[in-house]
Formats: sequence, structure tokens, C-alpha cells
Amino acid sequence: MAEMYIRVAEEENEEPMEIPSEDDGTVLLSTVAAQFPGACGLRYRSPISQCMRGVRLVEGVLHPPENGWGNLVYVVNYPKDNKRKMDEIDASSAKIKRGDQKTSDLIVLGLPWKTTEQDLKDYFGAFGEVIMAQVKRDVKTGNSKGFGFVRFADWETQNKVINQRHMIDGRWCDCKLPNSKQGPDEPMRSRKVFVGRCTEDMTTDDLRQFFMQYGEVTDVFIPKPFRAFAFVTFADDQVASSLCGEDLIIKGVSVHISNAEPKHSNIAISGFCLGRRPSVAALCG
DNA sequence: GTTGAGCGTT
Repeated sequence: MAEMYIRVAEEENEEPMEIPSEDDGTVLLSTVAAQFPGACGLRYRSPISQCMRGVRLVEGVLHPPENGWGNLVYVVNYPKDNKRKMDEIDASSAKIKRGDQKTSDLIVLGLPWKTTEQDLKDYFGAFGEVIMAQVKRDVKTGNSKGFGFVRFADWETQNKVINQRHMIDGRWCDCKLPNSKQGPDEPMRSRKVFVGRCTEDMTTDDLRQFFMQYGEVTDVFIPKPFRAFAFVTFADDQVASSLCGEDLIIKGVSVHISNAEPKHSNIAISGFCLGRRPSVAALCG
């Protein structure tokens, strides 16, 4: 029998793709899977019974119905109830993988003066997805200070980058975990966190909206005039402490979360509170 | 207009 093609589609009413048959009139499951990754069989709607029918499958070989394949459209079967395509499966497992290890900003030391954020993105983009890049500059002159920061989407990428030297615009550069991330900071029991490296365009609403995702936000305080930091208070102290040490990206900039140092005035008050026995929570929040 | 170990406007 001459080679012919059968019509196969992902769903009954989708545009079919023509799949080649073998010389003996059968179709190999592997041929189907080559076009529909993850496929485990075929079915079709019987013109007689109007029911879906399964195509006979023996050891990887699909056998035609009694009257031949005909001009019917065959629908791909996927394992179990799992009708996702392979690329979707890959994407979802990648998403799970992404969540297992958080990345942190890396300091990039030794940058040429001329290197820009775009240069950093271009260079490090070859290693993996770059989600933040900065070149630190003198505020007055705008000149580069010769170092910057970069953050990757994936932990694997971050590790790869840390473990080698980098030739960027003609100079050898090093990527390290910044000091702010090294050494275990002892977390204190506080509902309030310090948010460092804020930019001036971050409003209290922005911060509230952003931090809501971690838990109920009870207060946002931004000192004025602008001082590049803020305080965010949560209803739950565990939420607060879980964020300490993190670098989070708000409006495209990396902010650093750490313990809110208790206000000096509050230390005095808290001593006073404890001596006087009123509710500590009421007065020393 | 300069420089070359460092640490991000607390």
C-alpha cells in the first residue's frame, strides 16, 4: 500500500494535521507523538454510532478501523485526564522549580566606567533571565562607581554566575553575594519591617499594594522628605520576619527588607510600659 | 576630564 496521510487534531473541531501512515496502512504512535508530544493514542467519532471510538493500539502501532482510515479526523489522546501539551507541562514544572530556591541580588565588582545597565542585561542575559540590573553612580556627576547589582530569575543561573569571572566590556569582573546578604541576621519578633533602597516614586499605596501579597498590611510609613526607606507593618509578625533579609522588586527596583530597629523613644516607653503593667501591645506597637 | 578596592541615598 502506498504511503498515505491521516488527519489528526488536538480537538475535534480544530484544524487537523496530516500524519503519514506506514506501508501496511498502520500509523505509528511515535509518528503521532512527533507532532503531538505526550500523545498516547487516538480516537474518532464513529459516523454510524456518533460515539467516540478508540483506535486500536498494539505495541505502539495504531490500526485503522474496519473500513480504513478514511477522511475522518482523529483526535489525540493524552495520558489520564491530562490534556496539557508537553510545553505546558514543562512550563508548570519550571514554575515549581523556580519557587524552590529564591535568588538574591548579586554585586558586580570591577565594572568599566562606561558599562551601563543595558550592557549588564545584555551580558548576563546569556546566562539566564535577568530580572534586575543596576549600575551604581555618583549622584552628582552620574559617573559609574564601577560596580552594580544584578538579579536572576533562577537559582541555577545565579550559581553559575557566581562561580566564574566575567569579562565585561574589556575588564574582568566578579559577582558575589553582597555583604547585606551574608551572615545570618538574627530575626527579631516584630510586625514591622524596614524597607531600604526605596525610590521617590514609591507611594504608600504602592507599598501597601505590593506587600499585601504576603499578608495583611496594617501600616505603611514613608518619612518625608524623601529618605529612601520606609516602614511596613503587618498584622502578623511571622509575615514580617519571613521577609527580613529578602530583596524584593518593587516598580522595577530592588528594595531590601530588614528588621525595623526599634525607635529610641519607644525603647524608653517600653521600659516604662513594662514597669507600669499596661498592655504592651497597646502602647508599644 | 581623574580612580580600581569595594557593598546598594537607613
